[in-house]
Amino acid sequence: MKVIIAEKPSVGREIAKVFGATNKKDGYIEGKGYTFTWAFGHLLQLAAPQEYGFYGWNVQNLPMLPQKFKLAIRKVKTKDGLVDDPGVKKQLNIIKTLFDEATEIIVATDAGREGELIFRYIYYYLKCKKPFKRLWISSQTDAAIKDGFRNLKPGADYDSLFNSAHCRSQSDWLVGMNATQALSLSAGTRSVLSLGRVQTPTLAMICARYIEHKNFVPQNFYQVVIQPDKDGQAFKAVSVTNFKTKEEAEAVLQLVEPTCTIENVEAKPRKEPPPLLHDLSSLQQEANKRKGFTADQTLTLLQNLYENKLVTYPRTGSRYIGDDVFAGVPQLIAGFTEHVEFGKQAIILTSAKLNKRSVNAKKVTDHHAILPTGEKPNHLTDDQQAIYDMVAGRMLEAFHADCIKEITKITILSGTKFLASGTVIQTAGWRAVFNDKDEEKKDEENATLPAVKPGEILPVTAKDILEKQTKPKPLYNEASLLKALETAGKEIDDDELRQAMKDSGLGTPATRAAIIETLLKRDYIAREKKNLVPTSTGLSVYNVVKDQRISQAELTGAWEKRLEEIRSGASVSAFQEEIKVYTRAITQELLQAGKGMALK
DNA sequence: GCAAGGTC
Repeated sequence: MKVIIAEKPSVGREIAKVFGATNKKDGYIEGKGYTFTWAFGHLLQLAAPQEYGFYGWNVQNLPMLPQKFKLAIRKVKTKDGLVDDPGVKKQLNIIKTLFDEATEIIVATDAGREGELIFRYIYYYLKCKKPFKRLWISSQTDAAIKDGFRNLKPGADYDSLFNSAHCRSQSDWLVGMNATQALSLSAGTRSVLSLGRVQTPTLAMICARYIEHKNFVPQNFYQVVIQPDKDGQAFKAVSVTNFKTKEEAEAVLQLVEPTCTIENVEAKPRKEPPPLLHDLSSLQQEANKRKGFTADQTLTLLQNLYENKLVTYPRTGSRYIGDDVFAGVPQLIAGFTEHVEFGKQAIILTSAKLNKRSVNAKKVTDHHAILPTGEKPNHLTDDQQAIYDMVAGRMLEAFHADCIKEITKITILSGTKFLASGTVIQTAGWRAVFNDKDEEKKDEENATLPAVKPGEILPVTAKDILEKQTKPKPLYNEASLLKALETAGKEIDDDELRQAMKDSGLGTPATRAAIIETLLKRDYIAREKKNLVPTSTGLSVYNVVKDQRISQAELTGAWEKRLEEIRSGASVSAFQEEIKVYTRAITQELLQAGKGMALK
């Protein structure tokens, strides 16, 4: 019997379906001489410190450097503390029974570093010795699965990938556990002051932005505004020059004449392509902007829709689909012609040529962009419906035509030079789906401008001075923080480190919401209206670590670079030794630094 | 009491 193991039930069932296996059992499916089973993500984790004899939180134990790491069943919090997750334990037993009967295992966990780790941790924990082969596919359509099974790889081909994954896991444990205990113990607080490769740079970003925002000194500046009139249609034009003082602006205001002369008219059409399909992060950002949902709420709602088979896999980092999935899009769109809000646009799209901007198989990673499945939803809560509509609406937008705008700029002379600008949407294209108002318009932006010609002279019907202030960068909110985590590392000076991080950023789509929740739980940050601001505890921790590597995105860049080298065959022990050295150093440093912390 | 990673 061959056993196929997937990362999660949805994939296991999908593969079983392709094989035509239908005999559903508890935790697996049988048929056609195969058995299909699955994990629930990571079933196993590196064991807690006490499993290596490091009892309590004690300076004597630091740094904790286990000789050999152990694996433990994933834990769940109960009133009696942490216990083995019963669902995980059960599934692990099912997998063990199946592996014991197997002649061969086929590894069908997600095609990536963590997918490899999920399987290997199970395999080694169960002390399994059966031969295994690897299914390596980047799309879960029938054709891709069949093709993948015709091209199964030897399991050992992915040993180096496992090595890099194992190093990632151990390194996070070593640095995170030791740094956390070192700081908590030296600060002498009863509470946990956690630190980690991802959470600490995230905290640092929030704190740095907050401090910059608070210390920002706004500068006043002044502009002169006039209102020319063309046959009864008045519009606004603003001085090209900004003035530092009100006096300068007033002097120029005096120069404005009763009439003005049109100097130049420039009208340019601009094509605005539709947005890409949603990945998890972009959807979390949009839901935060539109509905004020937190990243965590959006993920929960989306997971719920996914479990009800209404949307495709949610924790994706890709905003593209392959041609195979695209083939099913017209039918999906046709399913929305009755939709209250955007049925009309769905009807338009059924007879239009679809925009293929979001279609690119090369940019599909483990999972493709989020789409509705075509199943009809019923009895959704308002919040679920809102998220579902964002997924469906985005699909309609993404395959819609460009929005065509005309951008007009008129330069005008009257004592000084003025500029009037206006934007007119000529063809709404994808913008018709949600019909949202444009991003906040400046007061002096004109909706439409009258037709004028160079040389034309118009009366000036009003003039005034605008008093303005330079603005600081806004505080982070969940949407802008998620974006910043995604793009973290883009500004690293070192070319190689920047390159190593370019496709990842900080954290992963699946973990970013949890990282924000951790910072909230530690009382490092708080929600203030829609913003995320540091607490006094958060600022104190930031002050201790801000100049250390653990608070910089570069640390992830450096690790990613070394992990990639390991994946292509470099020495594992050399990196492990570096991590030990670093762990010793940061532990020592924090044992000292925490003493000076000013905590209430 | 602690990391980051995956998922129900």
